[in-house]
Amino acid sequence: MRRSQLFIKTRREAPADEEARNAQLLIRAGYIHKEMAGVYSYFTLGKAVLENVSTIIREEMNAIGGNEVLMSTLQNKEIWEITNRWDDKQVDNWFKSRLVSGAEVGIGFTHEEPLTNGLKHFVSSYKDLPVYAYQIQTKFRNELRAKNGLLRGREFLMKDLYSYSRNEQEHKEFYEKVAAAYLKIFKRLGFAEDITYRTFASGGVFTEFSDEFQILSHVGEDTIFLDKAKKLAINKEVYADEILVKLGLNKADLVEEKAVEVGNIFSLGSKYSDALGLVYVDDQGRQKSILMGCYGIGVSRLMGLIAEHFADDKGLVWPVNIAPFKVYLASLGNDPKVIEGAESAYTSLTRSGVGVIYDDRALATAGEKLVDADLMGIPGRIVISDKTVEQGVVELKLRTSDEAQLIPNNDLAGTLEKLLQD
RNA sequence: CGGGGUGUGGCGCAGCUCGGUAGCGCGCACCGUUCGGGACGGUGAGGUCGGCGGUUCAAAUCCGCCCACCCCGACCA
Repeated sequence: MRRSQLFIKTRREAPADEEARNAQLLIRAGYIHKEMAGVYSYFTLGKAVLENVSTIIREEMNAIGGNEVLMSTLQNKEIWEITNRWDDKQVDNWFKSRLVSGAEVGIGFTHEEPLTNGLKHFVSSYKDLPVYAYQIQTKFRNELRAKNGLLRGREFLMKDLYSYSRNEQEHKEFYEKVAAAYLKIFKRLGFAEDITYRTFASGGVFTEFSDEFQILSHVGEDTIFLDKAKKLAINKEVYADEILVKLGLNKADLVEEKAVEVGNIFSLGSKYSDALGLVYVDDQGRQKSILMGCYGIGVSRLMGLIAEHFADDKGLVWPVNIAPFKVYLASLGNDPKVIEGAESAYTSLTRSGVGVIYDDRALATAGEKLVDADLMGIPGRIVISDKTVEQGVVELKLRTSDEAQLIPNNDLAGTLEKLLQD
């Protein structure tokens, strides 16, 4: 994409109404726009990052048998009354509205009820199970207080997966598959394995514990106690001596850390399926309950955490596979030979399928272009100038390095890909 | 929801204590000089000071109510 066609403009200063570093940087670099507290829009670059994060999640969900769906945002009150989750006394973070007729509708904060209800049309026999369905969709939760930029909003992008299994064993197997897939996802998103912890947390009504996936970070809202050797952690909310004994954790081995909850998996038993009448008939003709699980990942929260986690004093630093573009191509000066060189590099990179943003702004100074490349956090930076044109090379610098190198013009894409690999 | 803070052109701020008809930087437009780390000079456009009400000859400035935003706490199946 040409920078001249990108409508956003970067800013020198952080907005006064954001304290969170992730929001400050994402706004300064033009990725997101704040609409109101806890509500953000995603402009071109931000949208691309969300897509890239989503793609990784989608690939791993598909790999374990997930069906991607897209559930409605507007919710029919009737099915939520059946499970007793419509009442504001039961669920206090609903956004609700009304049809012109006066009928109440909800704005979805999760989707167990509608999905379970919808599956009644397709599931009746043991042959129809198990079912794994997930979506990447905007959720709405009327939080008492939004904070921390993208880390806690009232509207946010979430991946939610729901499993429907025939028995406990089948459920447990899938549950563990999801747990493994989650660890894979966080690793692919660039988080080191030693800062990601599967964490015991309160389980709610159905099981004693649920599993949270926590990534260590000073901006975390959660406090966890972790056992580095065992790669396990326990959330402060359930931390107690008898629980430690039960989990086989030794108090002396635990370290207290702040962490961000990026995923959470729950066993739901048959509460919702039974209530909504989603059951199956086994091979003996007996009617059986279906066991459910739900598995969430905060997609936009992850984007915020990645921004926060990798940023340096010059701005954002995206891991290669989630950056909106692989390389920032900047032409310095308006010498026709430089323009020609930059245009040809742009064409050849684009043809090779390398995502490139080409800063072709004739009126921008060299400094502005270089500063923007850093602020936007694009992994690679290619500079075309008088000097490079003379030598028949281009200058390449990685965002994470201080040193530039000159590389030959031919096979630009190949060299670049190789360098970005490491 | 309790406590604290803030609200002045697109953005960041000063002015408010001691009322007297709005200022700086960035950005934007035009001209010229520049062009490897957010260039420089000149000219110019753009706000009626979060909203409503009150006090006063006069309100960004004083008083009241409301709204929004930020931080801490509570909360976050």
